Amino acid sequence: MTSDAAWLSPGEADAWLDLVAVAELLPSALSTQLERDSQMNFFEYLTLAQLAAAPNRTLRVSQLATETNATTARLSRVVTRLEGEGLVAREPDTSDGRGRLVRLLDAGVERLADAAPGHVANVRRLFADVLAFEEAQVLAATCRRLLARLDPEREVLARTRTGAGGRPGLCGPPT
Amino acid sequence: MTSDAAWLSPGEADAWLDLVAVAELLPSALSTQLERDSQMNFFEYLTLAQLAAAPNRTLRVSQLATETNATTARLSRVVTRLEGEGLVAREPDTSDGRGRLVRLLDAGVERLADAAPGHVANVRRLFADVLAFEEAQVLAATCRRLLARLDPEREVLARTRTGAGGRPGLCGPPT
DNA sequence: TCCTAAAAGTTGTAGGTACAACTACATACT
DNA sequence: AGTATGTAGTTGTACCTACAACTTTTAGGA
Repeated sequence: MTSDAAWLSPGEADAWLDLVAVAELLPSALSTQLERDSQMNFFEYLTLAQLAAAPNRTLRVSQLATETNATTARLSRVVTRLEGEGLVAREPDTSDGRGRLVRLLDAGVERLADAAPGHVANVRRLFADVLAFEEAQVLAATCRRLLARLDPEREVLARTRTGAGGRPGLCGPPT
Repeated sequence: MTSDAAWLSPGEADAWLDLVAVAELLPSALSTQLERDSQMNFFEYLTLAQLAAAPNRTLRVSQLATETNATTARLSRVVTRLEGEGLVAREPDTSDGRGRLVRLLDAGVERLADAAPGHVANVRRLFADVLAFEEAQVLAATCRRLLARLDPEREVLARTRTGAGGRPGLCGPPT
C-alpha cells in the first residue's frame, strides 16, 4: 500500500522484524507451558478445543485442519497420537466415503478441561493482560488482513460455524 | 489490562486466535518460498542477514541467538549447517575463551544477495503491501509490548546496535 | 457403463528443533 | 592459589513437521 520499490524502508523493516519475532516466540511459549503442565503441545490443545466447539464434538479431518491452520498431513499424525491416548476416535463419514470424522471422546474433554486453566492463564499473561481491549481488537483486524494473504482459502472455508460453541477451552470450560 | 477473570471474553478469544493463526502461518510461508527459490529456510536467511548487518560481519553465537529469537542450541546447529556450505566460519573469541565468533564469508554474502530479491518480494506481498505504513507501525508497537512478556531479556540484551548496517537483505543488498 | 480427473487421507522418509546433559572457560570468594 | 558457581556453546536423543507419493472414493464426461 505504501510503495512498490524493491526494498523495504527502515520503518517497514523494523515493523516486520517485530512481527517475525512474535511469530517465532509465541508458539513455543504456548507449547512450553502445556508440555510442562499438561503433557501436550499447543497444537494438540487447539485440536481438542476446536473439536469441543464443534457440533456433536465431531469434525471432518479437512475441516479440523483449516480450523487449526494446518495441513491434513499434519493433522492426520496428530489425530493418530490423540487416538493412541484415547482422547479422540476416528469414524467413517457415511456421506462421503473419502472423508473421515474425528470425534472428541469424554477422556478428551476431561483432558482439555484439566489443561485449560493453566493455558488460559498463560494466554492472559502473554496477551490479554498486556493489551487493552481496543488494542487487541486493532491487532486482530490487522491479523485478519494478513491472513487474507497468508491463506486465501481461509476466508472461504473456515469461520462458517465459528464461535458456535462459545470456544470451550478459552472462554469457558468444555461442556 | 482489561480484567483478570479466569476465562477470556469472546472478543479476546477471537483476537487471540487471529494472532495465533498469523504466528502459525507466517514462518512456514517464508520458509516455503526460500526453500523453493534459494535452498534455505527463513531462519537461515535471518541468520545470514543479521551477520551481514553486524560490524565486521561477525557476531558472537549468543548475540546472534538473541537477534534471531533463538536458543544457542538451535543456533549452534544452524551455524554448523551454514559452515558446511562454506557460508560462515567459526572463530575463537580472544576476549573470552568460552565464546565463539561467527563470521559471514563472501560466499555467504553472495548467497544472501541472491536470495534477497525473492524474499523481499514475498515480504512485500505478505506484509508491506497489505498494510498502510501507519497500520504497520501500530502493529509493531503492539508486537513490542507482547515481546516484553515473551522474552523479557530481549529488552536488555538486544537492540544495542540494531539497524547499524541498514538491514542488508531487507532494506538493501548486502554490501 | 467406463474412463479420467480431482479430492480426502495416510504414510515413508528426511530434516529441523527442543530439552537436558556435558565440556570448557571465566568470575568471585576464601 | 584453590574451590565453587555461573556462563558459553555443543551434542545425544526424542519428537514433530514437511514434502511427496500413494490408496481410496467421488464426480464428470464420452
